[in-house]
Amino acid sequence: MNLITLDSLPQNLRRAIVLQELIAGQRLFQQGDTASTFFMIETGRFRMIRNTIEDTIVTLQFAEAGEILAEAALFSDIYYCTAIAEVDSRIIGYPVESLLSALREYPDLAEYMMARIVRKIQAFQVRLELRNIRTAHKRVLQYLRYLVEASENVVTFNQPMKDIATDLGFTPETLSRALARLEREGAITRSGRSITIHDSSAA
Amino acid sequence: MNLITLDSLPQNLRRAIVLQELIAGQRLFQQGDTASTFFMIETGRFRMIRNTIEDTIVTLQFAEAGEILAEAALFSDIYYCTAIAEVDSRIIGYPVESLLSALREYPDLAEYMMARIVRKIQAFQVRLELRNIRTAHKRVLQYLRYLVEASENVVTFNQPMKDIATDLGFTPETLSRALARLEREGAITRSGRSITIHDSSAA
DNA sequence: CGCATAGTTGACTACGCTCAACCCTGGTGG
DNA sequence: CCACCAGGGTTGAGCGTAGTCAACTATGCG
Repeated sequence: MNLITLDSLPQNLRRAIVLQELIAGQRLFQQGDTASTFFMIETGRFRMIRNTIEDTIVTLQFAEAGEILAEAALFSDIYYCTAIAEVDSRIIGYPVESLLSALREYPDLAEYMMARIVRKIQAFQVRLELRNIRTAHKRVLQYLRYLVEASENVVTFNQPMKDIATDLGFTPETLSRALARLEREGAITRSGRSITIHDSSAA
Repeated sequence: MNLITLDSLPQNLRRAIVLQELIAGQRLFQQGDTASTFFMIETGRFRMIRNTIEDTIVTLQFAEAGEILAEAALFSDIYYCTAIAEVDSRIIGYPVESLLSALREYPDLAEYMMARIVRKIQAFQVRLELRNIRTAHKRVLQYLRYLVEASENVVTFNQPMKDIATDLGFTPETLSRALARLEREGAITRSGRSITIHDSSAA
C-alpha cells in the first residue's frame, strides 16, 4: 500500500487533506462536477464510469486501494467521469490548490507524484495491449500473466468475476468459457477464487 | 506545437539536450534497451510497438509531433517498447538525469511536465473508451467526433488509413466498410483525405 | 510504362454476444 | 434446521459482426 504516509507530508498540505468514508454504491464525484479535489484510495475499490453518446454507460476502469484517482482534476476544472465505490471504501482527498502548491515547494513530492502518474500510463498501455488480443482465452491468459508478476504463479481475486470480465472487455459468459478452456487445456487450475498459472512464461 | 521552447529551459538542461534526425523506418530506441533518455517529437510521427508472447507484434500507439515519448524512462531503467519513425522525423532527447534534476529545480517545468503526462493518460482513457464500442461504424464515428473537437466539423488525415485502422483496433477492410457505411447513411462525407462530420453532437 | 502500396469490395469463416436455462452459494426468515 | 430467495457463475443454442483471404482498382513513384 504505497501511500504518501501522512507524517511525511508538508505541514500545510497535511492540514488541507480530507478523509472520507463511502459505503458501497456511493458516488465520490460525478462527471461534470467542478473538480477541486484529487484523491487517493486508502481502502476499498472504485469503479470509474462515463456516460457516452446515446446514454450507454461504460466502465473505464477499476481503481484499487493505493491507487490515485482523478489526477486529471489537477489540470482540469471538471471531472470527466464518475467514481462510484464498489465496496465500503476510505479515501484521502487533497484539495487541488493545496496539492499544486505543495508540489511546487517539495520536489520529492513532485517526483513521487510524477512516478505515480507515469505508472498509471503504463497500466493503461498494458490494458490497451491486452485489447489487441482478440481471442478470449489468449487475452485472459495474458491478463493473468500480468497479474502474477513473477511472484508466485497464483492470483487470487477479491472481486466478482463479472467485473474482471468488463475489465477485460468481455461478457461474463465469454470469460467463463475462456477460463474453462484454459483449465481444460492445462494452462491454469482453479480452486475457489484463486487461479494458478502453469505456463507463466513470456512478458 | 506545444513544446517547451528551447530558450525557456534552464541552462544546464538546455546544454544537455540532444537533437536527432531519423529517417522513415529508423528505430529511436528498442524494447529492452537501457533507458537513459526522454524524448519529445519535434516533427514527424513514431509508432510504438511491443513484441508480446509468441512473437506477435502489437502497435501500442502512434505519437505525433509535439507529443512526449518514453515518459516511463524517467522512472524505469529499460524501455518497455520500441519506437520506430514512421516518416522522417526530428526529436529532442533529454538525458534522464539532467531532466530529473531540472524538474527538481524548476517547479514550472515540473508542473508543465505533469500536465503533459496527465493529458496522455486522458488520451489513453479515450482510446480505451472507444474500444468498448463494439460495432465498427459507431466506434469510427465516435473516433471522428473526438478528433474534430468542436472546431470545424472537418478532419484531415496525414497518415494512411490503415494506420488509423490499427489505432482503432480494426483491420483496414473493416475501417473501409465502416466509413463507406457512414457515408451511405449520411453521417459523414469524404473527399480525398478529409472527412466532414454532419452530426457532431455528443461528447 | 511498370511496379509497389493503399484502399475497396466480395464471399466465407470464426468467435464473441445475446438470450435462456440451470447450478451453486450465501444470507434471511419462518 | 430447513425453505426460500437473490446473485454470481456455468453451459447451451443461435446470431451477428469483424476477421480472413482474395481479387480488383487507384494512386504515386521510379
